[in-house]
Amino acid sequence: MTAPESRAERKERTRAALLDGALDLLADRSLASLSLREVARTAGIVPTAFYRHFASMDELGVALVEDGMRMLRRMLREARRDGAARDARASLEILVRQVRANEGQFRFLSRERYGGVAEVRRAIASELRLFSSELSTDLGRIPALTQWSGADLDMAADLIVGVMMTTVVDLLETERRDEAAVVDRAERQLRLIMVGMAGWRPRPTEPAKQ
Amino acid sequence: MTAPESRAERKERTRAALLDGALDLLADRSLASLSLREVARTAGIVPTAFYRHFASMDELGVALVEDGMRMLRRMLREARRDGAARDARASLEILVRQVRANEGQFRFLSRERYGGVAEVRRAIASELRLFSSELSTDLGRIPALTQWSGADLDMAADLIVGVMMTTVVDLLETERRDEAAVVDRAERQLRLIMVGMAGWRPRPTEPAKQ
DNA sequence: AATTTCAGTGAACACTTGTACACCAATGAG
DNA sequence: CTCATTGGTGTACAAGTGTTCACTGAAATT
Repeated sequence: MTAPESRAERKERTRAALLDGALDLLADRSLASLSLREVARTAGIVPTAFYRHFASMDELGVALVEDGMRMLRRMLREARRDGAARDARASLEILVRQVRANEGQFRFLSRERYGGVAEVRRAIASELRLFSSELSTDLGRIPALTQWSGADLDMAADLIVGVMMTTVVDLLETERRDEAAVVDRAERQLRLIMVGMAGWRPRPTEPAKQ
Repeated sequence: MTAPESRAERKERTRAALLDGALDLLADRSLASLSLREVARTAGIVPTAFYRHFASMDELGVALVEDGMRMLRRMLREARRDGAARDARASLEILVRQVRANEGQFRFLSRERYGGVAEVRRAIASELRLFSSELSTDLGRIPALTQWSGADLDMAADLIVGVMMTTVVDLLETERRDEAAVVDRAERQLRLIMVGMAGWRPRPTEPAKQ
């Protein structure tokens, strides 16, 4: 029944148990309020054994961010493969599915994005910036937007990422039953932005800056 | 020199000292990681005296939210008085001034908006919803938008509030010297939204929903 | 002038916390 | 087979935590 695990496999298992346990505890609390002993307890090991895996709780936090970001990148790759970047509804559907499948991770990421440990915050911010700039170049490839300046593309990409992020947060505090309304609102917001982009005059020559 | 304070005045003073001290400590940490004793120490009172003012740290947190929201409402009143709701640049200038004058409070609010204590989160969320709905009715009064449905108005208001919030966060982690770029981007985002609103066809009769 | 009210004190409590240290036992390399 | 490696254990300690309780002294009330 129990497969004979190698030592490395065992270690990886309890490392995963630490991360999973931490994520569970983080469902309704912040990383800063989480104690090493608590995490060790949920993983079923003694406090001092924690150090065999992480030098501190902060380090565990960074590992959690990396896991979460791996997941996000997977999602982005899927969205691109489906060429869904242009279709708001399709992109949102991918987002919703991903959020529902990884509530803990999304909750952790949106919770720690602003509050808490500096290093964790930095890691999340830089990854989101990457997202935004990738979306920006994607936008630049759309025929109607080839005239746009880089700054304008970035600006629009930021706006879109912002809508996605608030949608994630809204989804997390909305029951599955009522999620249609949230998605609907997000879709309309994205469409509004697209309408705005269609009517945007690129590089409006600074009308009499005082 | 020292005015003879009444007992109530004294009490109010140390209450303020507790709130101020807490806000200082919260400059780079989250509410959840703040201890009662620590706050009492910075306010210059003994731990047990804390209970004369708040039943718990959570209660102090809620008081901090109330203070912050008072400040935000003042700002909103000012913005309305100046009739700046329509002019993106003017609204942003008011926002920037307010953020610079109350960095601690804005930092606290944006940090605790998602992370940490449930009751604090709720208080912030409900206040922001209020903001959004007020802006929604303001938008409804604009001649060009009288045809819009309530849902569409809400959606647009949410979008605008979202831009304002991310601008606040960006400002907080940007030095005064570089804040022009942040404001510029925000202004363009708001203008993009307005262009989108101008071209929006209200209640688009569900184009062949598959 | 006598008495009540109450913000602030200080000692004590039962915990929890992070980390150091010596130790075990089984895996895996020689 | 032998022995170093290493994930996990148990004990220990100093420091910090929230909360209790009986108290003080001055301001406010009577």
